[in-house]
Amino acid sequence: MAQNKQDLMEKVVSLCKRRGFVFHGSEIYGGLANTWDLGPLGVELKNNVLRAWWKFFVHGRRDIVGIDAAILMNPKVWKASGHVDSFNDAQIDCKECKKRFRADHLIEDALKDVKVEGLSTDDLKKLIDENDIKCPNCGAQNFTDVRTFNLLFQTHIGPVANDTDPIFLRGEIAQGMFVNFKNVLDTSRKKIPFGIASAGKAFRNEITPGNFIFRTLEFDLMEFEYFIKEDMWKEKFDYWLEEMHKWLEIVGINKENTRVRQHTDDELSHYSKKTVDIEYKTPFGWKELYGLAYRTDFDLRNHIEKSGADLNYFDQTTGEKYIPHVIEPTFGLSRTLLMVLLDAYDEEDVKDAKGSKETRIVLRLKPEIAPFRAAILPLMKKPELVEKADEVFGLLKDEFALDFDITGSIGKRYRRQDEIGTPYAITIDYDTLDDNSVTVRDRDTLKQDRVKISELVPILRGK
RNA sequence: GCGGGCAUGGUAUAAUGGCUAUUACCUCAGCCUUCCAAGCUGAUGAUACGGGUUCGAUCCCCGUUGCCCGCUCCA
Repeated sequence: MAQNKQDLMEKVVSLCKRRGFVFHGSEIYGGLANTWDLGPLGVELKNNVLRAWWKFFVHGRRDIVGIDAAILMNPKVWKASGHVDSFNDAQIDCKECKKRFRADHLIEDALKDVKVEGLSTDDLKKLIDENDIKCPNCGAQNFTDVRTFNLLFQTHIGPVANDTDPIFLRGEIAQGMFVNFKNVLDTSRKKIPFGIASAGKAFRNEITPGNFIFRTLEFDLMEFEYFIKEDMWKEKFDYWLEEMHKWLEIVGINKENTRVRQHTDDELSHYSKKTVDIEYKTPFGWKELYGLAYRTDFDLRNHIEKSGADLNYFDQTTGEKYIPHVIEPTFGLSRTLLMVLLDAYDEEDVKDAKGSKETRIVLRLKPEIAPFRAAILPLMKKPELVEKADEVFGLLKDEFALDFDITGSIGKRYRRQDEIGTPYAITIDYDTLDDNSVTVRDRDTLKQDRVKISELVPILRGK
């Protein structure tokens, strides 16, 4: 328990690399900034979190269905959604004090009634120069040119990057759900209120990524769009905030390390009328983990306008026809992995064989989330025990992800499993050969129970 | 992207303008061992990358890349 918050991050990062949760991307070529690869344990953790999320928000409900939309979309989608414009910040640096500003903010702060919307970078620079706007930080008037930074990654269809229109890697997965609204409505027989869920990669050309896998250029999101009638929005907003907190419990994030923070008007996204973040107390400060946004009918309305498609909803019972409004809970999946690991990391003082104190590292992951549900351990590396262990592996493998470890002393192998969060260890010894009983060792209580092989499945399934 | 700091096996560390670059842990193999990081023997594995100065560079210089801290942005 005793752990210094400052090293917690270091310890978790180190553990991730050491045990195969996360590797640095393209490592043998010197890496590529802010890309990370999930290792054998990381991918299990991620898949488990995703599965639990899907189970809770999709399978566990009658009003939400899932889709999996393409990452590449018609560029018109991103124009309609506002991302091409709003994800495009004009930036300027003070050459003297090296401070960076958003050019539009700089101008608006200095010149109260000047409208900067829609101006080109050259126009912005001209405005700053002509009005002799000074650096708010150091007072100098010595700026770089205005440069824009579009958060959307661009690529081209076809092998040659020529003058064809660029297409974008999706900056959020929401648009796939909006453009399929009608398809889903027509095929799933859902009635408002209902939701469409999706999970997958999104891409943002962030200026400053960092803090390990916390902020990266490509990242996994899980989110859903919940379609409602406008007058339901307050009630549904509160409802989903509550459900999001239930999810925290399911995935194993301690609520005491989280808080809810409402966005101020300034920081609201271009599409949102109200947004709250669920923030997590990381070693590097309170950081946004999940978001809940009331997107109004912004997206559907724009898609109706720009595409010409009829995305209205017709209520048969009342005869009303309207554009649905949307509540959108967003869950950073990559972030969740980090928070789950930070929350699960624990160190325990134990006495070793010689009686001296040492530290046991334990990841207290929930069994549903842990990379392995159990480890199969022959007590010693003897052919007859390994063979028997293999038999046990065969009996359990269809239902559970299992580790199989025959290297080192039994104590050492227990510790290895502790470190990667495996909730149960199943030890095969010579008695197993006679009576088919094994030792089941619990990660948290350290209790050892003697049980029959045939009783293992319900035990591993948990309470 | 800008400013500052840093870069030695998987992790943590030591040293040096010049023989085969320390040490510990980890990992692996063999022996031993029937339940919480035991022991013995052995093995793999590093000066981020590129260029320069030099007879000779891991060490000095330049560039690149990466990491950390701040700015801006965001799930």
